[in-house]
Amino acid sequence: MKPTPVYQQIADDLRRQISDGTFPPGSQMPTEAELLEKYGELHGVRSRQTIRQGLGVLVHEGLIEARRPKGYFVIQRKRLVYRPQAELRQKPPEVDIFTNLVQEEDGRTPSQEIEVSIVDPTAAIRERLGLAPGELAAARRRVRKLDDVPYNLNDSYVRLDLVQGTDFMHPGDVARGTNAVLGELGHELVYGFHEFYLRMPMPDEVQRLQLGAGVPVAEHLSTTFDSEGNAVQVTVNLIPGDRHVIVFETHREAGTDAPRIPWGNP
Amino acid sequence: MKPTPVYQQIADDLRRQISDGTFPPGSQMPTEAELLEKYGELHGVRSRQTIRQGLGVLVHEGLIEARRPKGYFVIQRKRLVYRPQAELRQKPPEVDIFTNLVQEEDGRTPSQEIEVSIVDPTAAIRERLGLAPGELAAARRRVRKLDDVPYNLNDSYVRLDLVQGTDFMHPGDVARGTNAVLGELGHELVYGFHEFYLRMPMPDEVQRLQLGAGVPVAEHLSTTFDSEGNAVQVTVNLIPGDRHVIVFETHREAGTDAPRIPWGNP
DNA sequence: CCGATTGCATTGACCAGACAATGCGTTGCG
DNA sequence: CGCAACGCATTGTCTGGTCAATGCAATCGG
Repeated sequence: MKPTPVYQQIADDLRRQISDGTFPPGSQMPTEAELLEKYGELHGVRSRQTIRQGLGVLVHEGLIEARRPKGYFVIQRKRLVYRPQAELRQKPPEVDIFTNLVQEEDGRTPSQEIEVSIVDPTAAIRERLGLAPGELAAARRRVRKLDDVPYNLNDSYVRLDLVQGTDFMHPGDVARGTNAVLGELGHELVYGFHEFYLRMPMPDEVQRLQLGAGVPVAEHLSTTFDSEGNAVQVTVNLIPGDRHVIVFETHREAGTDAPRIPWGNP
Repeated sequence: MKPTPVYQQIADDLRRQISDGTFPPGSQMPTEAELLEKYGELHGVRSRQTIRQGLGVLVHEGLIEARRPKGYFVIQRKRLVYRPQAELRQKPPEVDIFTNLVQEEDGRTPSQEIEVSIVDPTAAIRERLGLAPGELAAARRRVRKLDDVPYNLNDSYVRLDLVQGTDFMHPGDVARGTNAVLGELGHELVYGFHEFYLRMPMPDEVQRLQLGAGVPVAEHLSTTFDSEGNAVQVTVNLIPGDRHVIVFETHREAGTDAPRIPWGNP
């Protein structure tokens, strides 16, 4: 039987105290010096590095954060509802997947920055759009924010010749929605295929989304098809795990209305 | 402008070399000693701890792992398809959400360990099942494995008096499926509500699922309702992010058949 | 030949410091 | 008063070690 390292014991001890309410969300943890004194008596710890290693475990688990020079604090953040099924619903056009979820929050002002460009798509995009190597795509990149903190990234790709010169390329809000624009072009979106890949963020994503340590992301690839079965649009959403709960519903028969969540988080 | 710490520069440098193919998936990284020599010349690093700190960043990102005493290796693991929509499909009963996804893999043998018990459910379960505090539930806990490595956890909860004495409580495979059992009891499942919470795993989950460092999990809460709108069953799935891609589809009209994925990972 | 032992390279854990960076509160000056 | 300068508690980075644990390979004994 191998003994668990001291720094793990410290992490486990502190984690337990967080989950049992000794350190409620938002409260301050003891400082490194205080912990050194405490665990020095309990486990004979003598180096601050060992305490830091233990705290580091919890930081990487996304449970606490260091606010220099105040100390360590227990994290809690409210999650917004991310509802991928809203995209294909025949609802008022202004209710897109983002404004839809923001509606459920009061007192917070949503905003988005839109940037349109022509790109040589990555292999993943190309595969899903059925493009040949070298064929170009129109990219519509959005950063969606709430009270100026970024909530997710949303990059849509469409075959270039399909939308060249249309409102899709307009760098700003399109009142009737870009999906309506695609509909006017004869490509009404009727089927969506969704993939979620879970992973830790890359450093540039950490910066763009202002992510804390230990926050995983979901890369949501949404491929939408027209009635003839052609892949029309691929959307890459990057969803910070600590700010969202992903929700959808399944029916045995045809669907009816959008559900609400009457429950809190687990 | 603040200078980036040396250990971050090392992590960034190694990360770039991983993503540009200098260190392909599965290959071995230079050892700590080699890196110390290299970055000693480049950045004047003199302590092994600093090298370890840099490597630690990549370990926590789930990009590399340490295999003592061989060295550090670049990670890649194949992802299975996790298809929450399969649960309510009227298909051959043996095709449940897990055997369904395993079908798509050849040469791997699935197995599951089932354990049935009577529990006082947590607040989250209670809320979703609409139980009063103190009311008990039947729990059917499964660990699903592939070639003896755990692939996910699956715990189903049903109000106890609903299934007391039925096949639901049978600790082993139920050939026709437990959902069929619930159907025979007059509670055919017609509507499912799905929530996904992304986070880093707790240490006990790390052990049960044999997770490496830097692997996030999705907690998938599936609440299923009968035709009268009663919540019948809550299932808590714990899905390791590195072993799955979560997939589902949306239709503008009523659905038809299950889709396949012709694409690789991004 | 074969199995047990030993050696060795590598990572894991920990120590005992040093100095830098940060942001908040206080102090003191005009 | 208003504001700049300073002090101070706290975390961040890095040094330069020591000893332990691990698993593989080479060696040795029968």
